[in-house]
Amino acid sequence: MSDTSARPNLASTRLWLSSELTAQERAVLERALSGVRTLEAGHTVVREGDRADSLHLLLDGWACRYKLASDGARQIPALLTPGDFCDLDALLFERLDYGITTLTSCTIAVLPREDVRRITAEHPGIAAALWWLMAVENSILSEWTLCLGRRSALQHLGHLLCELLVRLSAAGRVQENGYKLPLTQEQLGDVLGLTSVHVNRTLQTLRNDGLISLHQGRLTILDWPALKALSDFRPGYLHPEGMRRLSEAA
Amino acid sequence: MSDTSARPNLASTRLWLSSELTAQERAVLERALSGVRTLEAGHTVVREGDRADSLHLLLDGWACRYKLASDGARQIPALLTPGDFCDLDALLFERLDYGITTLTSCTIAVLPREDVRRITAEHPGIAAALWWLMAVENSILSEWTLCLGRRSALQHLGHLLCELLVRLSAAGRVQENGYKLPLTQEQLGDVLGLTSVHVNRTLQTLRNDGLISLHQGRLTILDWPALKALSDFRPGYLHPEGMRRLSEAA
DNA sequence: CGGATAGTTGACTACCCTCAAGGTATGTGG
DNA sequence: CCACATACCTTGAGGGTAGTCAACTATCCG
Repeated sequence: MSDTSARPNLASTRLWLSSELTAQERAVLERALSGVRTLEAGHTVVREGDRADSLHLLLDGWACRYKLASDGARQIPALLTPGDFCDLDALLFERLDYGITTLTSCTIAVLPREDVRRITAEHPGIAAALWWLMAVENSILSEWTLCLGRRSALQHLGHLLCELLVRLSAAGRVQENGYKLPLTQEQLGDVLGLTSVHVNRTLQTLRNDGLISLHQGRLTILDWPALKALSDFRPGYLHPEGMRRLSEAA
Repeated sequence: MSDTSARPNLASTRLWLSSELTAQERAVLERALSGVRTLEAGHTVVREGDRADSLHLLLDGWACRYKLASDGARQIPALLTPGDFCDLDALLFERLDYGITTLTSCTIAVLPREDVRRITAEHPGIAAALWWLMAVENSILSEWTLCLGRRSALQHLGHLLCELLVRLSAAGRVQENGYKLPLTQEQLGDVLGLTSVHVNRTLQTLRNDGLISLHQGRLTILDWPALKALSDFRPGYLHPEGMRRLSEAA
């Protein structure tokens, strides 16, 4: 890992967030960055139970929140892609009940918690944007409970691949109906609540049915309508409509 | 269902929320109530996809958020107990991607969305309280993904019963290590991602092992340490510490 | 070439689902 | 008061999805 004091322009990375803020608000947020860290894959950013004294904003790479059961089993309640805040609730809670780890090499901006609190108090538009992001996380988590509780492994995996296409496309990371998917099958299993063995077999079913291809970390959706239908994927829960109206109201 | 224009004192019901607000802030919220509805069990308050023009605050009874898969399977991503907001994200989204239904007869306060927006803009303490509630929901959902993905039916059911004890105790609804649990086994299954048949068998295991008793809708935890251990229940994710410090900072 | 990590495959197991029937409690109407 | 309906709970038999364990392969990299 390396720490730098460089302060990249947030607008240069495509954040979910940035399109919802005025240039002025973006500038305020940029000034709050206390630094940017570059971390290699597999690095633990925050451990469960750590004191929460800063927010982390993922600028590039993949990361995840994870939770551990006492027998060591791992569940990933959130996949983090470029533009996502890793730990919004650090604004409110003293301690986090989940860990954060990188899945690829990542660049992560660090924002001291007290600075962000001051900024949200002074800039209602920014507060609204952060609140909106938290509500979207909530909505995604609800959909994931439906996938975990009531859908088959095949549907669940397909649903995840659909969701990632939509989310990464908002981050400008989709070309030709495909994207880089740098997760191991074990990590996919930790998202889906499956073992890596079963993820492997389920991926093969999707491949054999001509719905996707996955070679060398690049996933392509070959039959979007069929995959959507199979997975019962309805993207409304991602709230792609944005929040422009909301931040005006605030 | 019946609508009344009565405006009960929020302090008279024990809300998670109320202890975190000043008397003044509570009064502001009470003035925002546009009415209180009394609904019988099994009444749908909000349907998936409905326009969100007001917030609902559950004053008494049990309700839930639910989501439907296209094959009709139902998943309950949130159980709502007295003092819970039913649909906090209605503040932000135009439409809800879940439904709300009552599980028992309920009294529900209705707060017009625009009024709440104005109030949160003028009263940062109230905004902070609502934001905090949403973060707790988020935390509960994350824990539920761990239960759904990585724990056995027995652990999951035990975990839910533990969680309800803690939450209901905060709402003043626990006596002698027990509480009224008015859910059918099918509804429990919709929370746990199980069929009612398997919920039945799992309940019997907990009973036979002397961990709980459940007669006529009253659940008693007979061996709290053992149930906690079995279920890997660690209550930190409910953030019982409250938010007093936070609302002062805001 | 050796070692590590990830992906693949096979045989077997088990947890939970499905389908079906029977039991119990409550309420309603004749 | 009894017959009946309804909703919920309980139990049994059988099956399927996903887990476990283990071996093998592929790829990358030093």
